[in-house]
Amino acid sequence: MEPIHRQPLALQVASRIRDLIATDQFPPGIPLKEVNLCKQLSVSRTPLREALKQLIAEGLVEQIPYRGVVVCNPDQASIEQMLELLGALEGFAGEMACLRATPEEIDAIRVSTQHMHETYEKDERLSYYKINQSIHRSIVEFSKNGELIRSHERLNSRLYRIRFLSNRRTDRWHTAIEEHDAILRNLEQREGLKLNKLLREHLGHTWTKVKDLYDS
Amino acid sequence: MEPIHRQPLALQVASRIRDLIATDQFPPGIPLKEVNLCKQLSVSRTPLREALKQLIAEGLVEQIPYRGVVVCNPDQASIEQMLELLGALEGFAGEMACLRATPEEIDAIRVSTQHMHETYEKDERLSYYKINQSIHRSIVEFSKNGELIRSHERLNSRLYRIRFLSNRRTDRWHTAIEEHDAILRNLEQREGLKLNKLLREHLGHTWTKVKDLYDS
DNA sequence: TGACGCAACATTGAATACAATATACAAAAA
DNA sequence: TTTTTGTATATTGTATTCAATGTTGCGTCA
Repeated sequence: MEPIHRQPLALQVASRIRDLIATDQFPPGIPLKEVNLCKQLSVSRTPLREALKQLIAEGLVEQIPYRGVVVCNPDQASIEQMLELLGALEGFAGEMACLRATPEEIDAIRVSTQHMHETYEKDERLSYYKINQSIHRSIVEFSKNGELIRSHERLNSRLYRIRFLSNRRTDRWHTAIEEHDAILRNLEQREGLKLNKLLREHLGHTWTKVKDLYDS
Repeated sequence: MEPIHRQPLALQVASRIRDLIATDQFPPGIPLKEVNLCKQLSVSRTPLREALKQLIAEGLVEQIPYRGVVVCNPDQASIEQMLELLGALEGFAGEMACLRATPEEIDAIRVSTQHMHETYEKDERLSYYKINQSIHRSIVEFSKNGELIRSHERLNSRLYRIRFLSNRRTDRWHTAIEEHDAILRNLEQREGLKLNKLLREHLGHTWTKVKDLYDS
């Protein structure tokens, strides 16, 4: 029988703060004062501090001794590096997915890609964004490598906010749409190396979009 | 000017426990009881628990609510996945290193490789192991991607113990030595794609060595 | 007027106390 | 004898308290 999964307070607090950062309710740069957060979340300092320790380890916030933790404000160089790494991870995952994905799993990507086309035509940016994310996540999962999946998940969550903001403002989706068609094709034909290259380039384009956002 | 880096107690505790796990003084499976560790390390429970939270995030230990944390005992499948990911990271790092490493940095690798040959001939396994590790770490650093460097560092530290054990028992180094020569050559000639492939294979061989250890 | 020093306050770091939960063992009932 | 259940004990989860450190602002002195 399925065991009950308990969530210690610290874990719950951590994921709550993660969400708050991802949705820009805790924007970069602002300090996370312990006592304030305690009151807002109705927990005591101990579990809160343990949650913050986790977020520090994840790289979402940084800590200066005796001066508290602040939400990280990655500069352009850091974001470029993160996207470069994300591209490497997704590219490799794609390569492995070509070896290990089942036909059913590839079918699911086909369906999602079709949905993405529809949201594109209806100009539904939020849906588009979510489907896009889910496709990428699925491809990584098809690599069947749990470590890879977790690493990707962590890094991706750190980029969630910035990618969301850039997606909202950029006005050229069509390249991304075309790339997704190519991604699907190469996955279907199990062209691992090509898919690897394609995904890395895809993330490279994300970087140019983010850069636009910063420069404007 | 270089700021002073302070070390909160929790960080010191974390790195101490990391070492204890890496050197097999805390072997996999044993539970880390909080009060015991407190006495042994002469700290109170709060910083210790914060340290443990970090190690949990790193994947070195795992926690079961109300039942404490135990040192992770990764099974063969997990180790294979970790090594596969490590290969992907190092391979990609090598590819980037071909683009970004300075001639001086490549010279350093050349010198280290030479040293490695010497330790091989003298049959100094510990030195060999350390030089080997430092070469891999250097290549990753030459990618000049901080995120990549940190990810690699974390994953590598989780594999430290198992690789160390397998290195001590395996009796065929020569393939590794030859591979390192090839790695050096391709780095010198900036053959990014070939170096990528080579490093991935190199880590694949590490897996076979580890597997030998498990099977025996 | 400006710089230095001191003191009060704010905030984090660490330790301890208390509560919740799990485990082990013994006693009782079937 | 076996199973169940209650209780004692150990261990973790959470809250609170105390200590250490950093910051701010005011007052004094050059």
